[in-house]
Amino acid sequence: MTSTGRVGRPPAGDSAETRRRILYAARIHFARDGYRATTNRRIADDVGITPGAIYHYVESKAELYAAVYCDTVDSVYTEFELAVVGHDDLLSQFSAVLRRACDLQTADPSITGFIVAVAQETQRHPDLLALLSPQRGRHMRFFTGLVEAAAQGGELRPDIDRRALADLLGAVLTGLARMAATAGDPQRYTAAVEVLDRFFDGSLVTSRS
Amino acid sequence: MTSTGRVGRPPAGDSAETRRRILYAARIHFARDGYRATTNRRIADDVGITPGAIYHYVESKAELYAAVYCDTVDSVYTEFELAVVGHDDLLSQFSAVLRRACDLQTADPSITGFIVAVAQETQRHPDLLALLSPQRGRHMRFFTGLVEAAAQGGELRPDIDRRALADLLGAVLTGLARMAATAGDPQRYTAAVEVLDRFFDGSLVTSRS
Amino acid sequence: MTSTGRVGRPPAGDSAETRRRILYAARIHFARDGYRATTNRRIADDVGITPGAIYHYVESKAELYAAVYCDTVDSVYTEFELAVVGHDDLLSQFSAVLRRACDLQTADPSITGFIVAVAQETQRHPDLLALLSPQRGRHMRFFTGLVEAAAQGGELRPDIDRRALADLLGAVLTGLARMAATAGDPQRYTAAVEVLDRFFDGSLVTSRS
Amino acid sequence: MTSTGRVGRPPAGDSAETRRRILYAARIHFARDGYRATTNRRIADDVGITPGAIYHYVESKAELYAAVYCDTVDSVYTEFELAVVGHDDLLSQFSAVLRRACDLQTADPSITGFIVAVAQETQRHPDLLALLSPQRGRHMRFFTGLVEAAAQGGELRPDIDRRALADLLGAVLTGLARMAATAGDPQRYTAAVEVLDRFFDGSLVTSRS
DNA sequence: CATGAATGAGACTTCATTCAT
DNA sequence: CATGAATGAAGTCTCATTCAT
Repeated sequence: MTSTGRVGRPPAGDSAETRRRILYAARIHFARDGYRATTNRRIADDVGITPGAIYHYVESKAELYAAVYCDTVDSVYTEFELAVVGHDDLLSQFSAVLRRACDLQTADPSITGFIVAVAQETQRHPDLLALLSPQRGRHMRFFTGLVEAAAQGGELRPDIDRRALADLLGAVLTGLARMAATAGDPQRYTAAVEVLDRFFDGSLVTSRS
Repeated sequence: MTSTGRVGRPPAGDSAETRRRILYAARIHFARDGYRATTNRRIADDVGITPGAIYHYVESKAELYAAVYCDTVDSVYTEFELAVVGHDDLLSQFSAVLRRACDLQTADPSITGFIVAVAQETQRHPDLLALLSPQRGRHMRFFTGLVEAAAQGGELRPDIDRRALADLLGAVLTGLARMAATAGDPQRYTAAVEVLDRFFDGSLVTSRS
Repeated sequence: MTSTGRVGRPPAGDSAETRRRILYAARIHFARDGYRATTNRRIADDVGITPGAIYHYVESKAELYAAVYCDTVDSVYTEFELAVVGHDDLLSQFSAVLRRACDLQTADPSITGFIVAVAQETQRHPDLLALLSPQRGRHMRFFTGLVEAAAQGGELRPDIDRRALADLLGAVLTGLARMAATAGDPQRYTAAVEVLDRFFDGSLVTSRS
Repeated sequence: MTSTGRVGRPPAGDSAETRRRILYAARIHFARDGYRATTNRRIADDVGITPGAIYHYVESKAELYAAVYCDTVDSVYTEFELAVVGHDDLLSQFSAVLRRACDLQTADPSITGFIVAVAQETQRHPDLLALLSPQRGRHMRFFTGLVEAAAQGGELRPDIDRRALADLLGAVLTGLARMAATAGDPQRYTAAVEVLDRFFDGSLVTSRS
């Protein structure tokens, strides 16, 4: 179910497992140290192999990054899409997404850590861009999708700049995730999301005339 | 090679001016490419000097980063402090800050780009931490200050987690700035802030029963 | 450039052999040019590799020095300890040591050249000190040992400053080795030792009234 | 009296003094850190000028070394020549030289420290050799002179290798000075010389049959 | 499938030296 | 006479990548 989508029998049952461990270790380091500062050696050390062996599984460091990206983006936005099911207004959908992001953050901080860094890394290392094409834009597509649905459901005033709203939602999610990552404490993400929820339901400020 | 290759003092080297240009070029590269991927050579090329000449102005690359940091943090938060003057509820203060951040972003994207990356860079390169101490925490202090003032003004429900609220505000600002930086289009920052304002004044959604 | 420029593992790289050749080349350069003036490039050129390859065998230039030190000190003082066996008065022991040092000097001038420079190098580059600890002091221990044995054998007047005597013996050995090294002619070491022997047995001066 | 031998009125009384201070600071650093590790900046700092200013007094670092060399060698061997006056056998002359070296060592360790390093430095940096020619060989000439005189006075057995004897005497002096320099304690030089004197007068060992 | 020796490009940094001022 | 900005060469070290084994 969670397979990477490759078909056929894996050579010895070990090869696919090694590949998975490489991607996992890579994500942790990419998320924490960034693309440039992550060395093949450290990834290899985590996996228990030598740096050269990585090249049996990917063709280059950039491709490794791309492979991690595909895996991670796919699972994250799939989670998000599941999270919004059953919520029918935009705010509660967004709130559900934030909450799901909390869970992911708690389960494995490298997931959100990696995702929120992607945009910056691709800007910093343009050679990564080409390799990320298959999944690129999924972030924006997801939030644009939410906003479009809300607009078509008559939820939004018609003069609202819909791309700007999607940008805003994405930025809030990203900002919170980064805050939690740099604070090194997932709890603060959760706490901030709770405050945001109270803002949504009007119980944050004492009165607004 | 790009110059005449002559050695010795150039005709009219204005030291303070050169230092300023180094810090400026450095901020642009640090903001766009990150600490690690920014090379002394590229900064020097921008300024029109050789990499070694940078060491007349700072003692190391890390100290260069620190110098840029001090300059930039100081000017940004001074701007923010000026921006909130005359606004007396938290939301309008926050809105004013976002708007001032828009201006900064438009005037020179490297300012906000640098600031929002600081937290991550210090995590990735812990040796930077020691050099940043003088100004460290100014970000949190600023937002904590706003929230505390609102709390003491009776604006907030007393059971609100104040640190979480400060985190939230900071995260929204950071998230928007990063979005704009990676989009490469300051307009999107402005547009998103406008949407947020409409959310604050209730004119975003058609109705909330 | 000197080679084919190909990359990858060479046909028959014998790791232990390469390490040995690195240490050997390093000793020659350290002995002749000193720690500072010895460059990784020159060592690598001698071995037929590139400077970076040295870092497969040692972690830094300082550690390379330390590795050479351990190897060399160990073999030299082991030789000296063997040389004194069977001689039972201090002078003849010392003479035997000098003669053994002649042999070493003739066989490979870099051995004694390196050893006599160690004390100065560690003074000039204090960061080397920490790395040399395992073997440090072996020089003094050796001569102190000889002197103590002579003292306990009743060979020395009791009012003799034993540390000063050990210093003297060490200084004579060192001075001779250095003289030979800078003269570039091991023969002169041998000749000087012969003169010293004649001094010991009284056949140097015609008479002393 | 102690002038550097330049004739004519010094420009302002200050220039010659500055030059002297440069040479003095240079000797200290050359003696302690070696030629390579001594930087113009450190010398300049000691003198209270900037590195560039050194080039008003010497044409290059190598020439600075040469200038220090001339000054120092001249004064040292002049001292030695004065020291032997009045002693008429080789051993007591040598002993007098050693004692005078003690005094110099105590008065200013950089004097002997510099001298004993010269031979090695010239080997390590052959470009220095050409600049040292005027005074080169004065070391050997001094000891050769002593030995020749002793030989002609009938003091030595005729079959003694006179160059080897001169080498030996020089090596002992050099070895002792270096020992003291690396020990960082001039006292040990003095103590070792005293032991050597006792060896000369036969009061070191209890008996020699 | 994996190792590990090796390369080559490039990073930060140091420093003797030059020269307009 | 002195400063100090700047150069350019060189040094140590890192790292993605290759390839014989």
